[in-house]
Amino acid sequence: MAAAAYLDKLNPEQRAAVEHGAAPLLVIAGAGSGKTNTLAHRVAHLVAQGADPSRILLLTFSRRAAQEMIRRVERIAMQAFGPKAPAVQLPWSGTFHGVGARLLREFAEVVGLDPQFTIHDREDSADLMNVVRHELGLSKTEKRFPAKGTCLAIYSRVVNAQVSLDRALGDAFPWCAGWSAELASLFSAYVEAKQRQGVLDYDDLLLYWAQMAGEPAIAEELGRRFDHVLVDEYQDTNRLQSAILVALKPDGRGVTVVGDDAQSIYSFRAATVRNILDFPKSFDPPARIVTLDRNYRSTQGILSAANAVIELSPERFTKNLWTERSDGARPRLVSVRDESDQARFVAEAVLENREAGEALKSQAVLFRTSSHSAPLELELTRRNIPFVKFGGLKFLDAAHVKDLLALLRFAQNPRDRVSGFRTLQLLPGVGPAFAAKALDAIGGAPSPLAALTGLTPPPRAAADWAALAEAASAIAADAGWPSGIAAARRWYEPHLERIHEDAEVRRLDLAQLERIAETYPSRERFLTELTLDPPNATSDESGPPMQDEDYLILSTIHSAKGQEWKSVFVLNTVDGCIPSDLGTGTSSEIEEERRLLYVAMTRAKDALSLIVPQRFYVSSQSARGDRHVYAARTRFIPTALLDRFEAVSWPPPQAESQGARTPVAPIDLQARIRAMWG
DNA sequence: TTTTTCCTAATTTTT
DNA sequence: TTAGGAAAAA
Repeated sequence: MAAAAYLDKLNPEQRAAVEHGAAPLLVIAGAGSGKTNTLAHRVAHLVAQGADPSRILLLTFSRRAAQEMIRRVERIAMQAFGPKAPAVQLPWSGTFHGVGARLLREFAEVVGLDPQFTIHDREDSADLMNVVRHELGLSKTEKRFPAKGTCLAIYSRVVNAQVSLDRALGDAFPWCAGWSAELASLFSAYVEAKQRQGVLDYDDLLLYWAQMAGEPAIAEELGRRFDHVLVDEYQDTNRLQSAILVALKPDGRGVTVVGDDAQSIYSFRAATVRNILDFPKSFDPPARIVTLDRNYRSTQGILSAANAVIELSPERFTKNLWTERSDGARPRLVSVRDESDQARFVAEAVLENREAGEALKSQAVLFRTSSHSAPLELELTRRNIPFVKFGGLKFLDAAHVKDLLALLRFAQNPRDRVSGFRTLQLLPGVGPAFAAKALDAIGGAPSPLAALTGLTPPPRAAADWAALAEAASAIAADAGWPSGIAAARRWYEPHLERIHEDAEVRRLDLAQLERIAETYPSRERFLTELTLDPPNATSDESGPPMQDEDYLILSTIHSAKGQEWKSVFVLNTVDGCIPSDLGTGTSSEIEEERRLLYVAMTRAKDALSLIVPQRFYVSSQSARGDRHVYAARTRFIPTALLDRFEAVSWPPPQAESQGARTPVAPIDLQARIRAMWG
């Protein structure tokens, strides 16, 4: 049929995946095998065949991936329907968490939730966990009770992996196993606190959704609402997410999942590779499997090195990738002296590439841990090379941004104690004790914000108190959306100057936040989506690069998932970083680290450099300390694999001899300077 | 009693 | 860069 010309560029396997009917389908898509493209074609193809785009549920791993998918679907649809056809809208595309939040707001009344519920990010949840922990007296136990973050991680694992507390402790937190009983009561109190305050955390968005979908009456309606459900990155979903999928479509009709078990790197989020492996046989007849193993991204040199790395994994399921791009050099294994040489090497190599016509944007530097890029960031800033960093410290983690958002959230939901607590303590003279008392007092009032005005604050806070109550009420009244954030900013301004030395820089962040806020239709949407999809650019010294400017990409390997660049540099390819010291307990953790390196390597199209610093400074020491350790090349590239790489030393030896100083007798400059005054 | 200040220790990966 | 505890100050 000539009408399907837009499918001509696909290879037979891709085409099979695209044209597959409504029976359940599993696409095993190796790195760079055109996975996104295939999924986008499938969506466009479904629409071309008459599917209603508003009845397609497209679940992606990140919002960024969702946008990319929408863009591609539009482009393909344009090819298929001609430029005059109306653009295809996919209103139900997003992350599991984002879609969950939307459905829960819609069904809030039915399932007994306050539709104004606020969503706590990880930090907020940890704070609330901490409050409960204190209340139960667990902060003063004889032996040290797990810290708030650990408690939350344990709780999260129980929920997401759908296992008992003891099982979760045994699997992932053996050192906390002795606290089982206390943790159980802590979690029960934590759940009560959330419900009292009208607050949901990340896990609740999935948990309530799953529970809701388990109710036959609602399940029926939810299932009927979507003709097709497509899930991307299925290897990184957890048990709770697969339970949701099954609840939506018990017979698997219209379900497509896509993933690659060799790229599963989120088990710390309770993702399990079993989801993708067990998918086919959870239906009768079993789901069809289509495997995409032709790689369109990388050169053969890069690919055979990456294949060799993953091949050493004792547990593998997918086939080796192959490519027709036979050209291209082997990836480089670059030895440098230490981390600062590593930074210099990357900066110079990046500039060299740019001289050769490769835009900064098509180059990326990847690393295991956010902090690994610190020396490089310094070097780039020094050389005025613009960059954007993904992963790690978020814009929203900055204290001043959190302050402003706390007020907005408090205004939206005065029962949200974490936000209220933070907001009230911004006033000089108000500390934890009075803040708690005030929140208790207004909590029971029919109109909590009005009750705020009636309270008698501590004398020092009297003047500021009225202003706060007024600002909160004004924001709650919500006279047209962006006005709320402006009011919040006006209120916060004097506090910003008082609290922070560097108020000027922070003010810019807040202005930026306001600009971001203006792009959302309402306060509630702004707060929800900001929590679920935080902007990752911080406006640090280098300034936020403009959209059309060129900048280098810095990213954690986790955040690099699904992306590709012409040149890729991987920092700290040494034992202790990849695999991380912290994650080398069990063999399954090691295997995940191996996959992580594999993911990093397969991001590269034309050139790949793995950098191996020989020497590492020990991080916890005084600024001028010289304690260091000698690092070994990562265990994932044993000697037997070295022939897949080109070994390089930097700086090159001959350059060093040219630049070497002629030896001179030491000169005592300090004595000379002293002599100037003597 | 409550708040503020100062010191020290510790920092994976993300929705 | 901040989280948390202890001591000082209000």
